[in-house]
Amino acid sequence: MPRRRYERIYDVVRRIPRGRVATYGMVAMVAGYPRAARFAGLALHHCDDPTVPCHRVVNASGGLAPHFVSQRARLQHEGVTFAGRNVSLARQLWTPRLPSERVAASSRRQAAGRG
DNA sequence: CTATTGACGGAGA
DNA sequence: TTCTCCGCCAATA
Repeated sequence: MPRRRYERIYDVVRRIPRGRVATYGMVAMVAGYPRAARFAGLALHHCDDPTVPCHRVVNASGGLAPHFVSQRARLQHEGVTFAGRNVSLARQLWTPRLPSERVAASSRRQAAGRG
């Protein structure tokens, strides 16, 4: 039975779709810990829950985790492309849908309607 | 209880 | 451009 310690982090990581990646800082921020990228790293380091796609989390430069041997293979298996050692972040960085974005989209719709 | 340790990231020198 | 400093917070000694 996996531990339930870094649940807020793991919840966010579980939302990253196949073929996309997210950064530690991003995951931490969405999980409610802005500026705590290290915390996300710590959580994934301690992650023993197979339902958490921890291979989809990379650092801000697209670099992979130092001891996570199968990470690259798993990402490539999902269609993630690389630029040298790093993930091509600009291409496949996950863009989470935040509650505020839904509001903004709704507003834009109304604005468009009003012309 | 305190100090230290990280799969990090941005700002300043 | 490369390097250093500090914030963040759970786990561990």
